[in-house]
Amino acid sequence: MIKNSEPTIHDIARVLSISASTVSRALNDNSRISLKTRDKIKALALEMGYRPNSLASNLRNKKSKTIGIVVPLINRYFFSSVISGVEDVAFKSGFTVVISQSSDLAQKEIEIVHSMFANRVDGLIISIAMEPNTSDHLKLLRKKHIPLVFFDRVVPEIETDKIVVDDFDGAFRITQHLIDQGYRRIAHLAGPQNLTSYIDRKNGYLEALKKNEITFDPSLIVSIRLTSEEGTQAVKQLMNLPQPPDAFFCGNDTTALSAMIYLRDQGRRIPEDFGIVGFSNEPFSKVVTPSITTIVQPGFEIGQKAAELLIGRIEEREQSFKTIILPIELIVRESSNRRKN
Amino acid sequence: MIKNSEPTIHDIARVLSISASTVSRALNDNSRISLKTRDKIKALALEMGYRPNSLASNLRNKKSKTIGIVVPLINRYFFSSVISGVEDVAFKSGFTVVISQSSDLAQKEIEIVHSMFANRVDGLIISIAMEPNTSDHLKLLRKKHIPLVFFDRVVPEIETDKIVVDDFDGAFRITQHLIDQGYRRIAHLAGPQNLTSYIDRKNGYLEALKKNEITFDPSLIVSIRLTSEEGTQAVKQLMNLPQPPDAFFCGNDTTALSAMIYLRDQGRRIPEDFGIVGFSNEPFSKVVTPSITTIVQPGFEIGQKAAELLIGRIEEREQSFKTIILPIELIVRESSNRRKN
DNA sequence: CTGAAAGCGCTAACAC
DNA sequence: GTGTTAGCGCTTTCAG
Repeated sequence: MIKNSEPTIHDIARVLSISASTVSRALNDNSRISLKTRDKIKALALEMGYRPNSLASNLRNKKSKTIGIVVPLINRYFFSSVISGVEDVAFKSGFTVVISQSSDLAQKEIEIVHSMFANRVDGLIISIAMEPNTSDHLKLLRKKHIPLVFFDRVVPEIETDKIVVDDFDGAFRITQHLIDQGYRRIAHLAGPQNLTSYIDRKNGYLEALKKNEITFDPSLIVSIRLTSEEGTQAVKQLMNLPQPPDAFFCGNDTTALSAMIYLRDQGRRIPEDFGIVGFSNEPFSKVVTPSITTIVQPGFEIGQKAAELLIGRIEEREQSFKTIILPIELIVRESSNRRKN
Repeated sequence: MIKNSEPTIHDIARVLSISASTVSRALNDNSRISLKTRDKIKALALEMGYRPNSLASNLRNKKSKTIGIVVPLINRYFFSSVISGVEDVAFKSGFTVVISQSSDLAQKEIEIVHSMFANRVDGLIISIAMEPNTSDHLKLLRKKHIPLVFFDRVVPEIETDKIVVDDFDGAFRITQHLIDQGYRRIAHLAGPQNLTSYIDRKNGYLEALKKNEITFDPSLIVSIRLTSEEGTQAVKQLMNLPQPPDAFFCGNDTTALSAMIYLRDQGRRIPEDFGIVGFSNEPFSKVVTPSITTIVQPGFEIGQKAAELLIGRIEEREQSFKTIILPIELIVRESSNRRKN
């Protein structure tokens, strides 16, 4: 038989013929214990290879020092960057990060949130799934006073902290950029219109058209799930219009890439004949040929901010709910820069 | 004052005037409880909004139903894909995934492992940091009989489960491919030689040269950290050699991209004058121009396999340690395909 | 400055 | 089929 069991504070108390409470206090640097005994206890703890059992202490303290993060897809650059940012500040603050992905499925998201709740996360950071959904599972958290931070894809009617980028402004500026480059029939591959960020992007686009007195043609907007397949499909369809567009404002970089490849393979010249712009600044958008004009969403910083906000809330430092709107940045690249400015 | 406390099994026991153990058993579908009472209890639990406290049950059961995963960098496509695969099977098996990144730093890796241990993860999946390190922290886990699975970057001297791809074979085949395309002075941007996967890649390269009776020129191998900056630097240096190479086998896709961009900007023709190949099949390698020949490392599958193995071990189903070597796949693209076959 | 005792919420051996 | 009891390992009042 292996002596498998970990030493506990009782074991070390027994060796020193003192009480477990003294050991507990010493290990937690309670000033009521003399420095001498504190040192003695710590030395022995080290020697015995003692490791505090956080399950026990968390149970007792009714907190887990754990925060959850749920994203649609872990291996999407934007989301993995956010996770990376969350991990960065969580680790420094002594929090553990548990992670899960909804795969953009409503049902899975609900299960995840319930499971994280059962596991007593101290707070949750989430970007909601694309699939339309009630938000009862999230309202439950609010009701139980578990801090909740939305990022990127938020639920407007839930009052809590939110970190978003200025989608409207991003869309406005990138559309304005296309107009400045002389494009006039600008199509928009819009994302699902149950998500506010995609609504905002569409509205920014419309606003730019309006401001420049370009009449808006509804047939130039297609709302899709923004996968590369649907992107290609949409571009094909738009190109078959009696009056095809001369530029494409794509809801993300993935569909911008689809558009670029499709048009390039058709022998179209980019940016001379067709302008293409995306959204998010995925790593590939910089290195493809032609490189793709896009809007930067600073994932790592979003993750850091979200974690800071959440931990502040958990530790009850923060006051009222805030919505942080991070400024975006337009990066002009080859795919739309036909005036070379 | 808010009635903040969650209902417990005692609360629901009190309402029904039964004992807590009966409630516990009913909720866990213990067959010793009559179906009638089971249903009654479950109905009330639902009504009261009862959620089991897994901290308590885990403490009692001396297990956490949690597995840890530590990677060098979360927002690298390969690693986030692995994480995604781990999450996929863990969630289905009712396990929670906690995540952390070492940022390739030895010290941080040690801290992470200790912290995960303190949090009583049931098992750990890890790809070790680039920075050279003792592996005492990992040996500790083995000593405590906490299941451990290595993937990609392993510690050879620790006996445990390992999932790797066949780096040697991948390097051999991709080098052979360059030779088949008529390249003869093939340089190699090697990774840090304290990691077995990079050693294997170098050896596969050497073996291919040898088999084709190409004399090996040590000045054509540079060992770097495989960042894009160091990649550019290395290519520059190699091009300044009295006899520069005519092809580059880069240790990863990032450096292959650096090489490609550097040579392209110098007006060199790829693949006509210079062949370039990478390793890992990062998403960008397919879409850049010219697209980059590379070796597929199936991240998602690696993650799934790692989690299956780990969970099997946790549940004591598995027998002896195994090392799974996943086959790699060569994808020939434009950057090396000058004979168009 | 230290100890005794109770309890966080759940489970399981043992009794009936 | 159900209840009693003890305890997982830690923290914290209350006493001294």
